[in-house]
Amino acid sequence: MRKSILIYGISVAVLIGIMKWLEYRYVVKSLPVEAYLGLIAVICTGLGIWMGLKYMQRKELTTISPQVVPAIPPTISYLDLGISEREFEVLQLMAKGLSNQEIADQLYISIHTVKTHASNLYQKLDVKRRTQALQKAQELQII
Amino acid sequence: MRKSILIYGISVAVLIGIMKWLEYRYVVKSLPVEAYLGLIAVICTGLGIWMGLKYMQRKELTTISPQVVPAIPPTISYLDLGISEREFEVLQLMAKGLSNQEIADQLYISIHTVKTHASNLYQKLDVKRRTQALQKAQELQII
DNA sequence: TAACTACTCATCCTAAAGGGTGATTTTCAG
DNA sequence: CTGAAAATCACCCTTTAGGATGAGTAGTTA
Repeated sequence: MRKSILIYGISVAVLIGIMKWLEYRYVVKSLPVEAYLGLIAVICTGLGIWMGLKYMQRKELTTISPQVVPAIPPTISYLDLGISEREFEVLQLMAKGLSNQEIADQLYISIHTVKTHASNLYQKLDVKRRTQALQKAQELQII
Repeated sequence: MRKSILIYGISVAVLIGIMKWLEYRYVVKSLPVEAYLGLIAVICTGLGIWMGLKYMQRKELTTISPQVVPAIPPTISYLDLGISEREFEVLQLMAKGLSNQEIADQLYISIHTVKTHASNLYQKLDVKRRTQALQKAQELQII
């Protein structure tokens, strides 16, 4: 969170710098002020979209809560294997046949993170490949 | 999607209106230009956040739930899909999590042949990846 | 506050998978 | 016997997956 504030502050600072520079340009070249306002608008809109997705979107995730487990079958949970929630999400998307990039897009994280989750997943499932992980997960009835 | 574009267009229009109004205020009252730019920045940032949350929400998964599947299992054969015997063998070994090389060793053929079978398999299953093929094969209950 | 866990992102490198094309041999039905 | 389908193998190229490693952030708990 501290970093978020820092980044936002820096962004604003940069923005002010740009504004000052634009003001100078305005005085010198007398371009229409709408151009600068429009530029600011575009930049801030993009920044807002980025911030919104980055720091607010996570709260609205419909996370698959571990409490909602099947009632009757007392099969083991993914938690019993030390698999975290996020890793389990990745596993579920893997089972749908998605590539790492597609999983990344789906979860709004980078492909690097997906790979990290996948690697941890393979270790915890004691497998070496994606298809093995899926086979084992089905065998363990955790998906 | 059309609605998104429409709303975005309206937003931009409103924004331009605000800008014009601000320009007028600027001329009349001669307040520092930074104030208006800052206001634009704030407004656009908020708009961006709203847009980001509203229209770039996490994509909903097109879950192929087993409940939707007909109650009476269709139980089609792999032959109905034009999948040959050898291709089906490869598919079964894929489902076990074997790599192409391991499948080749298992069937006493070269890895090139396995890849060929795999490619034909993907075409006949109308998929693009190994994991997709496995998902679809399970969905069709042919493995 | 310190420790711990989960999550995130990154780079470098290797291995595996996949697309496209072409070719030869086997098998089998017409 | 002949043509079609199946099976086999190969090469080139691009994309994807995976391993190893390092690092930063957020939240929780001792």
